[in-house]
Amino acid sequence: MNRTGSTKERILGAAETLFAQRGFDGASLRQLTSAAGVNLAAVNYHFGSKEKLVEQVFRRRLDALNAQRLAALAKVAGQPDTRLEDVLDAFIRPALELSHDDSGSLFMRVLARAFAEHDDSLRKFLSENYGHVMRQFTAEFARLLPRLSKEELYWRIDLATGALTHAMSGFGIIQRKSDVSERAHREQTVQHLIRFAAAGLNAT
Amino acid sequence: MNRTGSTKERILGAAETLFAQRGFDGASLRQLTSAAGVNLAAVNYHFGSKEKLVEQVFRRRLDALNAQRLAALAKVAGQPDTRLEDVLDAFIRPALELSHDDSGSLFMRVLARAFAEHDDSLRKFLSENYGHVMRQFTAEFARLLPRLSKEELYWRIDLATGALTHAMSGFGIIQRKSDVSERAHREQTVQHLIRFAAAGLNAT
DNA sequence: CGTATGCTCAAACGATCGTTTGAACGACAT
DNA sequence: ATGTCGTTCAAACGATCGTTTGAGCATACG
Repeated sequence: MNRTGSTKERILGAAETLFAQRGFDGASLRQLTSAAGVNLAAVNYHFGSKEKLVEQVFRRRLDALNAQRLAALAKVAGQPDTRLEDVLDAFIRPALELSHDDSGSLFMRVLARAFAEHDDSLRKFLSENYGHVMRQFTAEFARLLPRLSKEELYWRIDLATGALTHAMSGFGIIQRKSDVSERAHREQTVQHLIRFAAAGLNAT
Repeated sequence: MNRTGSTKERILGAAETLFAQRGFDGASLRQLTSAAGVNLAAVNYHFGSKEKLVEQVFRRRLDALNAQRLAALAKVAGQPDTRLEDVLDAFIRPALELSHDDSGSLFMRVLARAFAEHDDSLRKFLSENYGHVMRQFTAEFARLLPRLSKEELYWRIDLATGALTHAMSGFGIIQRKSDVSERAHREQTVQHLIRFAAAGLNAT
């Protein structure tokens, strides 16, 4: 039972953990408020409904994540000497760094769940609020891969996204070995992802 | 309301559709039995519980899918002139062909959901019953990619699996154009997947 | 004919869900 | 002191969930 921070923050923290562990439907407000150490009614008082709480859980992390992604992209976009790997780095690294602290790592699983759940209202929310990020990255990929048709490019970005989502959400079987530091392992993960995705995007 | 086939078959068919659309928890037995045109109690009578129904939904499709995968793999495994693309074809094509009819296509989404839900009992069931398939494919990949370390190989297979799962479950944005036949579109999809995954696995 | 057997049915069970209610509380301004 | 405002609280609401029950029905076998 967490007792630090405001009621809203405690709810958001507990929600992130429980949504990652049991899904949006699977985590009940009673489990959630109990873990946060707040009253059951606090969720509806502060957020209006469970669905709006879900949105806030996303917004809190995605605002930061996508701001970092766009900042990293801005440093390389349009530059004459930019490599494909640089753009992928701008896309991947912020997500991996978000996964650094424990709750951030859980959030990537929440995100993957959101994709899997196929919930239309949630997908609409994501598309409306963060679709422009994907569009900017797509434009830069198009610049660096001019020989690919539009359709071919969309296909490959889609497949690369699938690989990255899969890996970042911790579905993968790869675990950090005890003799590798957390920081070093994250760097290895980034390098594996970039190498794989760059090769796939670049395929003949 | 489906009225063809036995009660068990109607339940399995409706379950596959509804599980794909709303998830395992999201689809209630009342929706399910109503769609199947059977009585509510029929699920517990024929399957014992909702959880065992879920297992049967998986078993019905995965037995056929993995048999086809292993048969296709057997034709190329160990052969001196086998290419990486041939092994990927053996893995991908049966899944895509399963997706041909509508209910099969839905099943791939059920499968992706199962991964996302992180349900331990379900993952254990999948691992116990079908883990040997993945092991055989991994062994053949190892033969064709001898320069990769074990760790590197696992990483890349994991990433390739993520891309394939993502694409096959219909998360992708790519839709068949009206001027392309269903069969031709499936063949294009196979080719895109193979080219992308082969390049990723082969990355320097 | 009688009686098992396999199956279907409407109805109910207890549990849990998201949400709402109205009282109580503390801080602070009037 | 009195009133207001934001917040927390226990309790209850109606809905829906998976599961169980026991009667009813058909077919097959003695």
